[in-house]
Amino acid sequence: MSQEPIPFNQLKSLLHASGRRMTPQRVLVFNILRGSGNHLDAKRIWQLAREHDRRLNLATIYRTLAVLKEIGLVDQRYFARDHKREIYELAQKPEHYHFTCLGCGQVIEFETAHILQVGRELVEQYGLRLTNTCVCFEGFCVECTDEIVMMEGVK
Amino acid sequence: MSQEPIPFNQLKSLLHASGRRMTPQRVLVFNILRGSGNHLDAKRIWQLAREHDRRLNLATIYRTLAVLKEIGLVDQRYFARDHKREIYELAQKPEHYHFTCLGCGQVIEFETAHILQVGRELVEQYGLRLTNTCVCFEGFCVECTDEIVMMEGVK
DNA sequence: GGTATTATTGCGACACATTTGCAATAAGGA
DNA sequence: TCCTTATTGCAAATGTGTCGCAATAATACC
Ligand SMILES: [Mn+2]
Ligand SMILES: [Mn+2]
Ligand SMILES: [Zn+2]
Ligand SMILES: [Zn+2]
Repeated sequence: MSQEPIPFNQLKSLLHASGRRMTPQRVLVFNILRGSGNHLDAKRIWQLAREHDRRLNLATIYRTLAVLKEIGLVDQRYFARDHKREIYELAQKPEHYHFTCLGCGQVIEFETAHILQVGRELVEQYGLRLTNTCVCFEGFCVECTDEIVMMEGVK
Repeated sequence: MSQEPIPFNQLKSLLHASGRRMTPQRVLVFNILRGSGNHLDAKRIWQLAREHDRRLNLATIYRTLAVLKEIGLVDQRYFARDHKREIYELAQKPEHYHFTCLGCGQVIEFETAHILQVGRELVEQYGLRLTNTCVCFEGFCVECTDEIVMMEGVK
């Protein structure tokens, strides 16, 4: 009778199906990703998680994220700003890409068919098998561009 | 009488034009990038450079690469394999993108107009100003795919 | 060419995200 | 409930890139 799949059970079955165990830590991290909407790094997830479990260790966050990624519930990405930090988000949305504003830090998500098209061409022309694609843009959003223009004018 | 521009003088003038000095270290790093063809990380450049100057420090490599990037002679990229390592290459080729094989490690360069098209759409639709784009693909090349298929067959 | 100015270097220490070894803990199947 | 072993917490380790600073050396100027 339930209209939508219950992600909690989905988590459980995916874990068990891969010989893993369902732990409070994993449920917690998964729920944080589900609730918080968007784009968190490991440390931020850790901060949020510690509000529920003071004891939870950052290493566990990393290991949990790796598991959630492996069973396909979570996507790990790199954003433009600094490519040295891993960003995580729930793997539920349709294929999309990201732009990061260097001024205000906001991330804009967008869809486009062009990237998939590039992949298709790679497969055709080189016979490659793609397993992962990283695409990200950075620059300045409208507001931040305006702000910069204004400050230039003041000078 | 010389048919092609001499990059050495180009380096010198670009450095001086930006109030910088031409040092043996900078020439060395630039020449390594020119000679070695392709896609080196800082440590690799350092190893190659130390064959000419035992004393050269890794920090100098990083600082030099930052300078060469700033004056537009070198591009810094991130490749798929591990996205935390900065990769450098001469900024002479036409706009191109990269695929990394997870099997043999080879990097395949390719051109496509689709990425620029995505940028154009972003500018139009959101009024964004782009300053940087990171695009990279990973997967398996034909040879490595075949090899994997064979090993599967053996099992 | 000699000299003064100051950009650049070498070096060690630092920063920071992520990983790893290991003993203690706790899922979950029997 | 008990047993096996996956998982955790903790501390230490990695790995890449950065920084401060005193010593060095490239350049502008004479
Ligand atoms: Mn997203
Ligand atoms: Mn290239
Ligand atoms: Zn902005
Ligand atoms: Zn290959």
